[in-house]
Amino acid sequence: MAVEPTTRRGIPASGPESGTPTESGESGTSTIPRRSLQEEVASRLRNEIVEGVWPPGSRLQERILCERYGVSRSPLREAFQVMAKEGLLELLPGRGAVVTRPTMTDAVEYAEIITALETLAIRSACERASDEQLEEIRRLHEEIRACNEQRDIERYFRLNNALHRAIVAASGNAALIAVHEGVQRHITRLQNLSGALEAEPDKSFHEHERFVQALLARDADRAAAALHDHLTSTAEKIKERIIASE
Amino acid sequence: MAVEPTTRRGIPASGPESGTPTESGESGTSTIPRRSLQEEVASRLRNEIVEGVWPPGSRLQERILCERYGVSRSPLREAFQVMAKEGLLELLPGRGAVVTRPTMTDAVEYAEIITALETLAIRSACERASDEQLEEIRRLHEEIRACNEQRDIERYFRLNNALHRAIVAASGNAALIAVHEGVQRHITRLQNLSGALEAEPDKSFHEHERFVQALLARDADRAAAALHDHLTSTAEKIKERIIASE
DNA sequence: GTTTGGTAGATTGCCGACAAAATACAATAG
DNA sequence: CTATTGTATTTTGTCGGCAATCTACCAAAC
Repeated sequence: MAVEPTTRRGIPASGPESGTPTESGESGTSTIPRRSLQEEVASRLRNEIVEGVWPPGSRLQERILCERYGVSRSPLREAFQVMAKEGLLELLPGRGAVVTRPTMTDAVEYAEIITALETLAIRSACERASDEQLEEIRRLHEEIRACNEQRDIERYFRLNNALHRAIVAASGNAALIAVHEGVQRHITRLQNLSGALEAEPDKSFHEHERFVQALLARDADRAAAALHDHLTSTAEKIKERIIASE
Repeated sequence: MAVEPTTRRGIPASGPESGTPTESGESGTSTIPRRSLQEEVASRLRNEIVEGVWPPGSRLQERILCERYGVSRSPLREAFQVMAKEGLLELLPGRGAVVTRPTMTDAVEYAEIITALETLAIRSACERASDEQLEEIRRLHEEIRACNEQRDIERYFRLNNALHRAIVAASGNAALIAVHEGVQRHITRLQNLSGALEAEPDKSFHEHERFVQALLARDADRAAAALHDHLTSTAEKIKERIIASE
C-alpha cells in the first residue's frame, strides 16, 4: 500500500464536482470551500452510487473503499453516515454498508413526492422568481428543445433535470430546494439503473412547453396544473411499466 | 473523568426513545434493534436540540459532548454527520459543530413544504389506508378532542403531531413518511423554541374535524381540500406573526 | 444428506494519539 | 489607546490499533 506522507488532505483530486454544479447565485458571504475528506468521499461515493458504479445490493467494505479513495476509515465512516441518511446506503450494525436496492415501489413513491414538491415550487416561482431566474428557465427550455430535435437523449435527460431544479430554485424556498434535491437524486438514480424511464421525449417536451409558458407568464394556477399533469402522467407511465414487468 | 471499562456499549441508557414512538405496524422481519453508540448519541442529541436543550447557535465541542454521553469522538462525529444532514447542526470545517438557527423564513418554508406533503398524504390515505389505520386516526382525533376540552395544551401539541404523522403513515408511502418526519421535526423544534405557535386550538380542532371526517369517509378531494385549508391558514398565521414581530 | 456445533479468519465498532488548524492571549509598535 | 504580530493553548481532522462481532468453513452427529 503506497503510503504517501499525506499532509492532511490526501484525496487524489477528483475533477470538477459533477453532482453539485457550480452552486450559482450565492450571496457575498465568501465561504472558502474548505472541504474535508469526508465531504470529498461522500461526494464521490454519491455520484458513483447514482451512476450505478456500485450496483444495488453491493456490500461496501471499509478496507476496499479506504484504499480506493486513499483515506482512512474515520472520514469514510462519516461519509457512510451521510449516504445512509440520503437513502443510498443501508448501514447494518456489525455487518457493514450495503447499497440500497431501489424498488419500483420506491419509484412510484418518489414520483408522487416530487410531483407534490414541484407543484408547490412552480406556484411559488410564479409569485417570487426573479426575472433572471425565469430567463434561465427559458434558456434551459430552449436548449432542451434543441436536444429533443437532435435526439440527444443523454443531454436531454441532464437538461431536463436541470430545468426542474431551476424551477424549484426559482421558488426561493431553500428548504424545498434541499428536499427536492434528495428526492430527485433517487429518481435520477432509478433512471440510470433502468436505462431511461422516459420513452416519449416529444410528448414530454410538449408538456414542458405548457408549464414553462405559464411560468414565464407568472400564471400560477395554469403552471401548477400543467406541471402537475406532466408529472402525474410521467408517474402513470412508471406504474404501467411496473405492471408490464410483472 | 470516570472511565468505566465499557465493554462496547457504554452509553448509560437513555429512557424510552421519545423521538420514534413505537414504530407501529412493522412487518414480520424481526430485525433485532442492535443500536450502535452512534445511533444512540444521534437520537439523544436530536431530541435535545429539538427540545431546545442546546439553543440555536450553540457551539457543540466534541470534548464536552463526549463526556456528556460517555462515548469517544468517533461515534460522536458520526452522529454529527447525521444531525447535519437533518439540518439541526451546521458543520464548519475546522471550526466545529454549531446548532442551526431556524429563522422565521425557515418556518414559512417548512410550513409550505409540509402542506404539500400532507395534502398528498391524505389523498393517498383516502385510497390506500387500512381500516386499522383509519381507526387509529379516529382514536387520536377523539383524544385530541378531550385534550382540547380540558385545555391540556402540551398534550394537545403532542397528539396533534401524532395525528398528522398517522395520516402520513396511512398513505403507505414509505419515502413520504421519511421526508415528512424530517420536516415535521423542524416545525416541532420551532414550536418548542418559540413556545407554541398555535394560538387558537378551538379553531384548529374544528378544522381537524373536517378533514378527519372526510378521510374516514375516504373522500380524497374533500379531505385534501380541508387539510390544505387548515395547513395554509396555519402557515398564514405564522406569516402574520413574522410581520407582527418585525 | 441435512443439520448442528465449533473454530479460524475477516470485518466492523470504538478508542486514544498525533498533527494541523483555529482560537485566545499577550506583547509590541504606531 | 488601538491595531498588529507573534506565541501558547485549545480544538478539530485524521490515522492506526484493539476487541467484539460476524462470516466462512469444516467436522461430527442425526
